[in-house]
Amino acid sequence: MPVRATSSKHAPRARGDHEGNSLRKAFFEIRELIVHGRLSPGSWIVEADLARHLSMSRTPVRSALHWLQREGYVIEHKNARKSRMIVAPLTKEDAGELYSIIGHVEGLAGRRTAALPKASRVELAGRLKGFNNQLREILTAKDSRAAGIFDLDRNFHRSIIESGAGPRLLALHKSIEPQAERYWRLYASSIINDLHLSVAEHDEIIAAIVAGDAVRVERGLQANWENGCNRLAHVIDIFGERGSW
Amino acid sequence: MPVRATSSKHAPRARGDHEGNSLRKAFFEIRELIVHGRLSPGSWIVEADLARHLSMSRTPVRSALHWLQREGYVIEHKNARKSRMIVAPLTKEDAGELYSIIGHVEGLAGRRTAALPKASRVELAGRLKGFNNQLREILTAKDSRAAGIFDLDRNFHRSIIESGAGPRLLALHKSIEPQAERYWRLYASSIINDLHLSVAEHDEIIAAIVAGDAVRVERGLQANWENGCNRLAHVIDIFGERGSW
DNA sequence: GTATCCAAGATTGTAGACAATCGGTATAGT
DNA sequence: ACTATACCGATTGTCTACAATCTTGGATAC
Repeated sequence: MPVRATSSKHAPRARGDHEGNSLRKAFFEIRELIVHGRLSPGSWIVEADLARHLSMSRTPVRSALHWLQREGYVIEHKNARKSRMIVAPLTKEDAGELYSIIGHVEGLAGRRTAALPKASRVELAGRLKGFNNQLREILTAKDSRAAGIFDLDRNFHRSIIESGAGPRLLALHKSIEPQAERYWRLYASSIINDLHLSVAEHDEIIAAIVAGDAVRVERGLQANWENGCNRLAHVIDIFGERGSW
Repeated sequence: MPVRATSSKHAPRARGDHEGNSLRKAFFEIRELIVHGRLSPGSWIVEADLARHLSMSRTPVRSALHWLQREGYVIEHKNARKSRMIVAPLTKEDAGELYSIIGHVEGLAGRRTAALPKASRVELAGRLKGFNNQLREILTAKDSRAAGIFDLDRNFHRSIIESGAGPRLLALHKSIEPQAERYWRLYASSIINDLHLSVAEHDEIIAAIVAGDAVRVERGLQANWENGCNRLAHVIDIFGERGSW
């Protein structure tokens, strides 16, 4: 048996097929699956299945799962020495902590945004108003294209963070925010009904940014998340937690 | 050449040798190397070398490096499709952002600590006083057992966080705090000279905890980090940044 | 002497192989 | 029938192999 066959068993890839980074792909795709609820909370993850689904080997999938674990999307069910991974369950308590953290992270970034030169702040406020008005439209039209809501709200917040945060804070935000989104998506009803409250809170945040009032921006962002958390908690009380039993 | 020798090439391990988790070991050991400056900022990381050093294969080392990258200990020097990892450099700007983040994270946890029942707060304050008094001793004795200082300060802060933070916030703190420690260690002189300031700030924090005044605890923690950051910035101005060129 | 190209070495990214372990099921003993 | 044990499939943890790519050094041409 030839030790080294030139035409190898190692899946020779077409020339342009080398998609730089399987790991990154695995990370984002799996995260997407979790955030959108296709992998349900509490359910049980098998590396090989995911690898097949993504048509790659277990190696990058495995690394991606470790990332997801460190960021809290996936938790370790320890059994003696081996660890099994399960999709992190959705609990009221976890939501509370998560929203509190993201509120403070955004608050910190928002404070810096408020310190930007006036021109930048006004320009930013313009974009924010755009997002918020679209939300308002959906609201008044009673048109529940819920899909767009998530994107609009995310863009609203992300615009603020990107304006003010440095690379570290931005990375932190990017790693936390999708987890909040996960709660929204899976308890979507909480958003739709109380959307007008959030829209009003956004108006206040925009005003604070235009005014360049750091404390007010921070408070506004924190309040937006805190209130969102309360609204969410109410829904969780009704529909129950998912994935923890 | 036998394709499958029973006594395998796969490094048969002695019975008790199965050290649960190479990955975890790699992560913490490499982090230790970075935090303690044995891998200098800006220097260039070779997976195989580390694997040899830790006597394991590249696979767990590689995963560990990815964790470290996501947490900011290591950064990616992108070249087309391949990425080379380098130890994250120490810059004044990064320090500013880092300290600001950790100040807010601790502030958030401290706020919850202030809401604990009085008995717990008093018990905690007792422990904190213990740490702080030891710091004071080192200070008055002019005995520069610098080694102990890091541990004492870390224990001081960690005790507060562990009392108040939930699992998520705690994990976040644990991932950020060593990076602040890294700056201390590598610019150690900044700590020694201004230690008395930090000790005084700690006293204020303890008092606020005993009083159960959430806002004051938060402010005290944030101030401690912010002042520490200023002290550090001064040292960086003198000695220069490391690893960025 | 300098610039350019090519070959060899070094390094990373992914795959697949193997061993250890877990969980459950079938089987034997009482 | 009930418990204890031995096997078996499933799954994870780690290793080595190999391909793609990058870097470096030198040989060659000008």
